[in-house]
Amino acid sequence: MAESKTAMIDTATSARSLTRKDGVVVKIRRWIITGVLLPGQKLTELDLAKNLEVSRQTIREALAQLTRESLLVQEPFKGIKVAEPSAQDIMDLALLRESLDLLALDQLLKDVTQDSLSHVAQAWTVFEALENDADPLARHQAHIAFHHAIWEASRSSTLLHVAPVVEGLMTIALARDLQVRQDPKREHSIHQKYVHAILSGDHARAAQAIHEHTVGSASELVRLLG
Amino acid sequence: MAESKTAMIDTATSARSLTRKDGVVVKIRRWIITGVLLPGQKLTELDLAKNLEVSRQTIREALAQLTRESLLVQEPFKGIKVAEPSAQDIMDLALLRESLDLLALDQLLKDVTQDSLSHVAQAWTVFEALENDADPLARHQAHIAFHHAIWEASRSSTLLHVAPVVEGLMTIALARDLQVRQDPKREHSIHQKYVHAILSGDHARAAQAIHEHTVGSASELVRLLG
DNA sequence: TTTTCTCCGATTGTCAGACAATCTAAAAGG
DNA sequence: CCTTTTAGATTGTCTGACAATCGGAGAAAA
Repeated sequence: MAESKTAMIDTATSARSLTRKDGVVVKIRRWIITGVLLPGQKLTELDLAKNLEVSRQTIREALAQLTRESLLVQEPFKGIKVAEPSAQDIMDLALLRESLDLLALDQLLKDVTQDSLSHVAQAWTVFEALENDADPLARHQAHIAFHHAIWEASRSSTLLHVAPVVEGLMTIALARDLQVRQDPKREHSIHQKYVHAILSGDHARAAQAIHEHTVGSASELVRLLG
Repeated sequence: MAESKTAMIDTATSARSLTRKDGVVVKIRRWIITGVLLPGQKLTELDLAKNLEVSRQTIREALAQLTRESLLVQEPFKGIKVAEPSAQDIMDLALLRESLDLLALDQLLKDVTQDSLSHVAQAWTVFEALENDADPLARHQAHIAFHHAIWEASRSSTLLHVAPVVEGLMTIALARDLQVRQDPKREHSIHQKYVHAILSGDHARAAQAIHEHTVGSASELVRLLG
């Protein structure tokens, strides 16, 4: 049934992941992003273990990780289901992201001597390249990666500690957005304004762009869903 | 050797925890706070399983959770060790907390119609009661619980998602502080200013108190350690 | 009929022992 | 002294099992 265990790890994910658990995490996350798994849906360990051809133990570790990332919700002995954020939650997330992006911005503009800005510029070109990709999964990952790059460039270690949770919340919030797709040109313009403001060192304009990008987009999304 | 498995759960922790894994998490966290486990120390699953009298699987799940909380650091196949934050990390954490506390403050003062403020007031009385407790563990937990209560009162769901990570970072940063204990009166005064500013609804004064409490205390701590 | 209670199946939490994959450090060789 | 090999230790994963708990289907009572 299972030819070689090591071989399976390699083929488990497009990007090679070190451990099997990570492969499972990537797959389930992908299912949530692409709408194969919908918010509120219940997951049972045995089913997943059978489908993904991995032991229950490994499934449990993967589910635990996804729960930390707020993609899943768990109640002891009751089970695990895909998170279903409310409109309130989405607006909350926007405010949190605004705070954190502003923090990153402060750090970024603090030492322009570093090559942090070129890091951002490079991330932007990668994002532009994938932004209109046919695969919605690729687009989503590019989006997340772009914002992650900005946090990275800010050289704030704690932001990176918090990143998995925030990115998980973004993922689950935007999963619906992939169906109810909003204007891609507007998306592009917003991000472009953001990057240009950062690169030009204009703090006020960057702050404005951040607000538009987080709170603005979130209320737009809520409007579409409500 | 193990009389009754259910009985062991009850006695595993002072506060009853639903699952065994949670009991282990509490114990290890306690060891880190009290300095039984020092930053950088390596942990092996088999040792812990033997000492805590639970299976390796349970230990692994507990360690995974503590790793998410940034109390531990893991490298695949290499092992797990207690995190050792640098001075830079501690200052970073202070800035992050300042951002998040300001966010909570905004939310708190937005709707004073709610009984959020009484929630804060109550948390404050609890904190004051435990603040001078003989047990350093109790003091630390009271400190964390106090700040958690403020975030709770802000009714921001996302803050609560992020809380475990931030509180983990606080715990590991303050673990040393329990040894290099700084002025408890100063601690009290800072927190008191904070609470009074919140309850009086004075945004500017609260923001000032937050800054003192996070950035101020952090640089003080760094000075003591460096 | 509606309500409450009891029981059973399904699922999660935990255990034990085993093997494969990988890292670490000591021994062997140049 | 430095590289290479090898053996031991530790982590990652599997299989199979049992205990603890939840949820719902009937049975009993009102």
